[in-house]
Amino acid sequence: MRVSVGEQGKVAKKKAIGKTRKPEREEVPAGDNTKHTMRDVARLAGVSISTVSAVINGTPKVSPVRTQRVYEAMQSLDYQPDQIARSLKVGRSRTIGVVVPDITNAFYPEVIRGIEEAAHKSGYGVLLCDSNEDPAREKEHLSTLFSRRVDGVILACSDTSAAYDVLVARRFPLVFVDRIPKGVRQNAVSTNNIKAARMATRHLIDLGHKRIAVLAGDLNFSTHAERLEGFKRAMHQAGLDIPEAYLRSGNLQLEDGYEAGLELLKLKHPPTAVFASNNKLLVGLLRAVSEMHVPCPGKVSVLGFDDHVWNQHFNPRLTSVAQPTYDIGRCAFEMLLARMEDQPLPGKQWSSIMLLDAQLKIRESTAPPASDGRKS
Amino acid sequence: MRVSVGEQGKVAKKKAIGKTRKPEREEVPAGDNTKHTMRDVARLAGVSISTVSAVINGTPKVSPVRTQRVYEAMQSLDYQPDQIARSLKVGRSRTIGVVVPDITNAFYPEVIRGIEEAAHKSGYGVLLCDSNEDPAREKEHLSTLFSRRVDGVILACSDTSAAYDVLVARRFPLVFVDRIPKGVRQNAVSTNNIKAARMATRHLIDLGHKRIAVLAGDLNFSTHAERLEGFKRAMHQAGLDIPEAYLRSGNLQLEDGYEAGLELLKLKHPPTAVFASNNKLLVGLLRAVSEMHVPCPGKVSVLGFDDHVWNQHFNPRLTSVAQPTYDIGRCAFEMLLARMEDQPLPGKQWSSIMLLDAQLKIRESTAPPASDGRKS
DNA sequence: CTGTTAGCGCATTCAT
DNA sequence: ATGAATGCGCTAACAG
Repeated sequence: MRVSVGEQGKVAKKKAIGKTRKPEREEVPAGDNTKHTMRDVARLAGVSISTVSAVINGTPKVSPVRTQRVYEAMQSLDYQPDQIARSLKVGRSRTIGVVVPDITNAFYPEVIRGIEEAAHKSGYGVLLCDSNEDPAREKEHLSTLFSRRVDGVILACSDTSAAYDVLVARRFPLVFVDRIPKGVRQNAVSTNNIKAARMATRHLIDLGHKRIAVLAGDLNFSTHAERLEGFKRAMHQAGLDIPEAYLRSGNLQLEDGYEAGLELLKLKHPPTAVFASNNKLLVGLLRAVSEMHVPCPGKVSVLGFDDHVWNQHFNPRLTSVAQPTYDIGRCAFEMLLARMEDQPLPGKQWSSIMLLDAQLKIRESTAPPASDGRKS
Repeated sequence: MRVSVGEQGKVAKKKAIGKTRKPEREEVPAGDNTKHTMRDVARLAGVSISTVSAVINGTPKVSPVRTQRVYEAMQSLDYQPDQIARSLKVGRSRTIGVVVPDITNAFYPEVIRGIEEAAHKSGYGVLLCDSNEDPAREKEHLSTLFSRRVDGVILACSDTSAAYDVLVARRFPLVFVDRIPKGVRQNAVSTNNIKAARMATRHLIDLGHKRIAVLAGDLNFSTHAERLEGFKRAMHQAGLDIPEAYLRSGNLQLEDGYEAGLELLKLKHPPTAVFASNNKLLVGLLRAVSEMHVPCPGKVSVLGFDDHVWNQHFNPRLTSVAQPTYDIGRCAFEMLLARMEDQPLPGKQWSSIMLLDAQLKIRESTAPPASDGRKS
């Protein structure tokens, strides 16, 4: 179809030279499974190639007649503009990269969902990368993303050591989600972890608890450090102190939560409530509680961070802090979009870290402490 | 900086067009925040542009000296090849599209993980799309993926009506995962649902159960239809029959599982075991069981499809069918890769549907029926 | 081996 | 309002 130049006469001048097509072309059936270009459309519509471009982009005004003809041609050829070529030309790919440490952690799919929906609404594609909690892999991903010429990146980093902005911030717009590297003071969106943890802890305190332990996670991550900070503030404000044995930090895997839980429960003065700083820790803790047959919330109240479907169907139903995961994703994309399109930043907030409020879902795993915990 | 070519005002000769290069650009300023092209590298290395291309692609042999020089130049300029340009030239983007119905459903992140890892290992990027269980959205995604010139697509469809292959199979290589549309007999990978369901059901039967109910889900989806089929076969083989009231199908949301569970448990002859065909149904069922204070597994055994972290920490720990999610993703990519690169198919298997075996994780939610359920 | 050159498909001045 | 021409950055013949 496309090789039959010369028919229309007008275009068949020197143009034939540019088209050094060899007649090796096997016969093509009806132009069905063929990929068509703007030229094909132009020819069929009897207009120039730039007119086609014009109607596609709506740029200059094109007469209704020709517009119509072009549309019909596109239709009949089932023409789809080649975004690759377009990207090369305009220098923007309308694609963003999203790199997360572990898509298997239920927290991330939800923020990805927020990103994805907002992105597609704005015509952006999402290139997904999983760093598997491995800084080296993350770096590699960042590099290939750059090579693929993404317009921007949303990153939930897997590395606690900084140097992020030095590394890539100037290569393309970058916004951090969830975990925010030290030193970063803008282009980031996360949960207001301090506030959330404080609220959660206060809930425990209001219930009458005085001996509250915390499974704090890895304090090298901003998220966990902040949650502990919020916890401490609430405790301090209530005049309660935190025995060293009640403060467990370090790693953040399920097993860590399990072991820490076991040790906590075996203390001569066990806590009457435990706050777990993320979902994995929480599950581990729950397992310890269940294994030691400690009634919950009867003997120990349990409160966790991250709220998933399971939490409300667990037995007992779990009180937990629900992060605004979807909104984190959405906001992150919007922040990135503003940078990518150089929009005037609508307010100071955009040039600083954006903190979203979490919600405390009070269910059955938290209750007033047993009598021995209530005295004083 | 690189646009300072306009010395000649007008292009003198057509012949000179290709030679618009001017050696005016000698000093390489801190080549830091600038994007460099192969030309910059070539100039710095003192070689031709195609030599640079050659060392990058390793295509023809380049003398070690020049190779070295090129590498140094690339290094010092921090040069990253522009994949967009490359894609346009070679006609392949080294990108695949992945569209899932709901990334929030824990099943998909795991298969995505399998896809992602295999893809990156082969140098492919993954464009993620979430159709939100909406056929229209899915279609739209397929269309933009085509426009973005992905080399292939892995699709977990959200539409039960067929016409998939007619629609897109010839536009680009396509592999189905999980849900397989009716009529598709190749380019698909999924769990061997019939076998898995049969095995699970047999486990219940072996335990001594005779009154087994099933929450079958939406039978328009191949996955659910097959699971029911497997269930039926096992029952039939054991000479057990399935009262109509024990077979619940239709929708597959959590609430459906909850309501069905309630009704089942309220029957004059309630089942002694229930098989839930997916994770949401299972959670709903569990909730009903817990709410009615029916001891599990004491009074009713529960077995589910899909195995997530939570399952093994639930109380009681859940017996469930673990699908080979990661492998499904990995295999799907490999199947797609074979098609994209036109590799000779290693065996008939590739040209048919690939079914992976699931694993039955026996835990605590299944046990022999109570005495009143054991008689005949 | 190495350099020159012609486009890939599209957006965009700049002439009409 | 419309069309011819130019090049985005790169690869692949084809020359030398």
